Amino acid sequence: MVRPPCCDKLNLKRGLWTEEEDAKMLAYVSKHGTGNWTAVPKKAGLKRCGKSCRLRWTNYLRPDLKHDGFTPQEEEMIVRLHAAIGSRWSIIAQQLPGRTDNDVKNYWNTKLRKKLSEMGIDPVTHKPFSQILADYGNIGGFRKPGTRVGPLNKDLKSAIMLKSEPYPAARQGFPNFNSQLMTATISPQKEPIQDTLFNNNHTDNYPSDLLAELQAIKLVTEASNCSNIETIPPPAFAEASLSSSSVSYSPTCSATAAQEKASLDFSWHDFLLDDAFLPTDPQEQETTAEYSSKEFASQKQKGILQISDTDNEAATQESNTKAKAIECAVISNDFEASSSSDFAFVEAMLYQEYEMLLDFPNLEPFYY
DNA sequence: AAGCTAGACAACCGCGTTCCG
DNA sequence: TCGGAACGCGGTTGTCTAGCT
Repeated sequence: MVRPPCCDKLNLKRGLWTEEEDAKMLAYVSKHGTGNWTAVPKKAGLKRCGKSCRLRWTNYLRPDLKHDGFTPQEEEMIVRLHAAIGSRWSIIAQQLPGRTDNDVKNYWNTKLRKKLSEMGIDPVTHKPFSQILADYGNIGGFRKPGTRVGPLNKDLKSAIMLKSEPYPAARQGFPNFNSQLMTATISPQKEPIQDTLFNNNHTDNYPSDLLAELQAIKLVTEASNCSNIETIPPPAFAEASLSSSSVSYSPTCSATAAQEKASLDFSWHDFLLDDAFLPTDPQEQETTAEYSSKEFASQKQKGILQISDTDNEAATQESNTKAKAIECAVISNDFEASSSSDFAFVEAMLYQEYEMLLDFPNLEPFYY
């Protein structure tokens, strides 16, 4: 492992902090405050680098930090935000007073990720594993009969190893199973994430960059909802990737009666055995994409995508930049053809790997 | 009692961004 | 405008501890 040059040169201490060091840090910060961390260790009489001091302060010593366990509400918040924006831990932590990004990240990695896996949900995409498997098996219609299912992510694999039955935790009374978490993640959401986080009553509470993120999230999630009007997706899973171009949408769409009915009639058992997400009719998919991009452009012109907070020009600009990125993905021909060209590319990749694995049966597929 | 393992969490590392002279 | 220092972030590693064999 390569040590930072500063620590090597100055023979600075590393590793866990002692109580004495903590006391020195606290004494110094309470007297002088934070700022210029490179000067802090010297002034505080610590043989640490500034970076280490800053980390110790922000992650542990800060007086406003909570050191107790996460509440179910906090869990739910983390899951929802992770579904919406991915591993942007600092942004997620901002929504949880007294929690640091490190806290949230550690909690996710040690608890929540496992919990979701055990519930049959891929913690990366927040989709049921069965759907991912179905998607995988149906990409471009590619899969040779009788062949192995190729590379899967680690969480999916471990979940499959655990049990093929859907949501074993929920069905078998998993000891620490949290029903709220289940609701937040997999049930048909009565209150979609974009509504929960983005409505006017709440936006004041979010920093501008998060607002920008949320605006993009709103666009993407609405896109997901609207692109499946014929085959309603049971949960309104928020797409984690903002750069995803595999969605088509109309920003103004709202839940239809058909959607509501479908939600009520929804059965997880059926869903998990079903391949409901995949477009069945290529023409319909194309039409939807075309309509959506036009509709999007129209809405954009009307200024619907602008952030209402006129006091914050920077936020507006940033938001527009991000919204534009989404717009590009939606409007470009590449997007409209995503189902064919992207799949063709993926198909080619998968086939290459398939052939390679045939030639080298002992070779581990990537994704590990 | 000793060794092993997994879980929890603290700390580190590298890299991108921001700030400032 | 540029370059270096400082800062912030996300991923990864290290360490400690409890439970099990």
